[in-house]
Amino acid sequence: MRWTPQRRSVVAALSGASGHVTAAELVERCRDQDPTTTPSTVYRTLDVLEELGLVRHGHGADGREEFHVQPAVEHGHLYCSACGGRWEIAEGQAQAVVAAFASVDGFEVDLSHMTVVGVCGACARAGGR
Amino acid sequence: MRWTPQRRSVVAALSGASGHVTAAELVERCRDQDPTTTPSTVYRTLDVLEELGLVRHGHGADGREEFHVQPAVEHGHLYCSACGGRWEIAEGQAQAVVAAFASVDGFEVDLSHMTVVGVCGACARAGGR
DNA sequence: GGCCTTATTGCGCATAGTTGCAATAAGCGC
DNA sequence: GCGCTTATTGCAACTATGCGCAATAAGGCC
Ligand SMILES: [Mn+2]
Ligand SMILES: [Mn+2]
Ligand SMILES: [Zn+2]
Ligand SMILES: [Zn+2]
Repeated sequence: MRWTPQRRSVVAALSGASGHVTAAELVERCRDQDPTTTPSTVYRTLDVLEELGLVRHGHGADGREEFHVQPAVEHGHLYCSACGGRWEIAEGQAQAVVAAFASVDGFEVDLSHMTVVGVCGACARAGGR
Repeated sequence: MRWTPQRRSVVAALSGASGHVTAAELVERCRDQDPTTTPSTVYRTLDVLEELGLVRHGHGADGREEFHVQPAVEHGHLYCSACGGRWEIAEGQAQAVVAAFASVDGFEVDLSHMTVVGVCGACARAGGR
């Protein structure tokens, strides 16, 4: 495994990003530093970083991959299709969900890769429907 | 709303497809019938069909959209990242999950849009790890 | 410091999906 | 059946992402 300048660049861009970033955004961030950045290299670097466990990815409400540096607690994401809001899935719910799937056939849910879309409480009450 | 030959084509391709199909697959199926099929038209048609409630889409383990003709029971999908297996989420788990989210802030989960990835019981037991 | 192996890069090309816009044609009224 | 309005289509250009392959350069060895 080689520590190349382009990998350094991606790691820097990642740590400089709070929360979640899509690969395309990362390409941009890297380009801000080094305009010669190549997309394929960034995509491939993200793959290795994930194999190394340094980052994890989930999917936005639209299915697009979103990366985030490995956080303290593994967590999934919740998206409101009405207001566009997004939240991390709380420990409590996460446990309930994991348990629900584990109970049936021993299915082990990959929490950090879990994306749940729906309508948040606020929108549900407001929008009626 | 106009009933055009290209929309008829997409609907035909959809009904001829059992289970789930990705938009790209649908484009292929349409082309088998009518080689002049244009991708953008298929994609746009899928959008209107979904607005009409004739189809719904979820996302595969990789985030790609997958369509299926509106089934009797709304359901999400479960994917095993180890063996590639896929299942519909059973009523029981679905209820547990919906309840888990509803309980906290009244979040209303869109079940048919729910994708859960992880390791199935069989793979978990087999692969250890 | 130079050499050598081979992991990585950059590139060109490919696929999936989106969007603006001008040309086309449903379907309604007569 | 004939126009007319305007929903749809086809196309071209574009974004996001992936892949094969030859050229390049990390980093271990002496
Ligand atoms: Mn979706
Ligand atoms: Mn994924
Ligand atoms: Zn909301
Ligand atoms: Zn499995």
